Amino acid sequence: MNGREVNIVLKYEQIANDIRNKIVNDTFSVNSQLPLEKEIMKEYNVSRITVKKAYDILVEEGLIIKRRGRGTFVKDIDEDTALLFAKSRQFLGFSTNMAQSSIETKVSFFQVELPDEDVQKKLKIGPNDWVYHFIRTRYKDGQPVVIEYTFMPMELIPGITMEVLENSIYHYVEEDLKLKIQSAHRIITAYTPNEEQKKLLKLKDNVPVVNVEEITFLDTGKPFSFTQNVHNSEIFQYVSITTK
Amino acid sequence: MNGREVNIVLKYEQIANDIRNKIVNDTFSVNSQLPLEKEIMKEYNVSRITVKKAYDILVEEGLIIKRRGRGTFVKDIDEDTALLFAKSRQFLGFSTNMAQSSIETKVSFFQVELPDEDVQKKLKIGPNDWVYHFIRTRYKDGQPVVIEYTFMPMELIPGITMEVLENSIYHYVEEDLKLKIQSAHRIITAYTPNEEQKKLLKLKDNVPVVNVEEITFLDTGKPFSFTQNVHNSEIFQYVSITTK
DNA sequence: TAGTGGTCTAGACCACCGG
DNA sequence: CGGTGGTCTAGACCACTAA
Repeated sequence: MNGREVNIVLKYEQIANDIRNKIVNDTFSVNSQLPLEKEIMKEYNVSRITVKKAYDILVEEGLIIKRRGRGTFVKDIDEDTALLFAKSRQFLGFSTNMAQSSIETKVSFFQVELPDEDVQKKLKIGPNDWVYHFIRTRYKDGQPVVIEYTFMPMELIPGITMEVLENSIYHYVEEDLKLKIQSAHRIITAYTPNEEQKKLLKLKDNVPVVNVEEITFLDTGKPFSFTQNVHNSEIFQYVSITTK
Repeated sequence: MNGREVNIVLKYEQIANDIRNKIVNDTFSVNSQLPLEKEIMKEYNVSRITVKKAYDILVEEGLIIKRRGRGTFVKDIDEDTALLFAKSRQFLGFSTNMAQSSIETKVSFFQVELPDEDVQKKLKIGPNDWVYHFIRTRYKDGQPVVIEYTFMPMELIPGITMEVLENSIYHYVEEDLKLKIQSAHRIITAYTPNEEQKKLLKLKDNVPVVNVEEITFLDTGKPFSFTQNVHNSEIFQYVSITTK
């Protein structure tokens, strides 16, 4: 047996999942040394490069560090923080991300229009390419959390309806249109909300908003969504890890 | 000849650099197909996995996309944006990051103290482990840009002086102490500045600040710095890429 | 069906670390 | 010096795409 991907779960994913669980469960505790690559090779009966790839995933997630000549170790952070950051690596839609709690969506604006210059530039389309333009407010447990101002090219993502908007666009794009979402570019800024935003998000006086500008790409390399996500800064944080 | 790392520049880095340059220079233009892995193998006389690793770097940087069964393509974004995001992947100190312009640093507070509970938790130290505590304001072209409130464990990073603070701590840690900085965990939030911050950053009324809380780790896995970076939101943006 | 990138193996030399 | 992870090779089978 040589070929891979026979199982849906890849070997390096399986190993990474196992070890991530053991770190979160404290089976491998903070600062402790993890099994050598050689040991994992034997335990899972895989080659060394496969072990390396599994460990590299956890390095990217900020959970572990590797030192040449020494070994691999659990990073010195508490489990809560570890989990927070590990989760942040996962690429999820905004509704999917909060699976547990009750999520509601109100669509306050929805039309098809021609794009202005900024939208043309961000979505890489021409002035005569129609776009959906819609505004949604998301509620978690009855409280407004974020306003989303979105543009999507009609040609690339046809068939958007109110029903789609009230549920998950990501689900529609991936499951119904069978397209693959590949990456997102984000620019985070902050500013004072205008009156409408203040009202929609039920903000107290002097509470700013965090603006997450997001361009989302399909696996074709084409941008399919340009969104300004305006968050209540009192209940929002953006989490990020950088590795050298 | 088989071994690697003989040259300081690794093969996959060299290939990634070449191709990145050609994308930025428009030799490989937006949406165009890049050479097949097979072709790069011949051109550079390397194995396929090495080519794959080089291309994967550019995928992480958000510059290109790969499609099984099709090939590898330049992402459909303008060169300016591409460069902005590619740069954001690079791990640099804040002074290093703005190499071109004139950077000034004013140290307004500097003492050694015992850490409170939050600092203990973030730096993973005990209540009796002394820490440096200092506050710096950074100026770019004469304008205040960011206030940094930093705690560093004395035991890990000895010998901090005013002179070090007025220059680059990163440089001191890496070049003088010969320690290696490996990763940073960041949490981005926003809020209304207090009077002192407003004054230090010369903020107009109703301009919020962006707070980047940053814990920086050595290659030993130990946190060596806990900083709150308070930015003027009118001139600051945080850039981030997520890949599935 | 031909050709792409994705995963995986077995084996090699290397740089770095500690005793 | 022995042992670690880092890089790299040559070769294999696989899933997916397009014609």
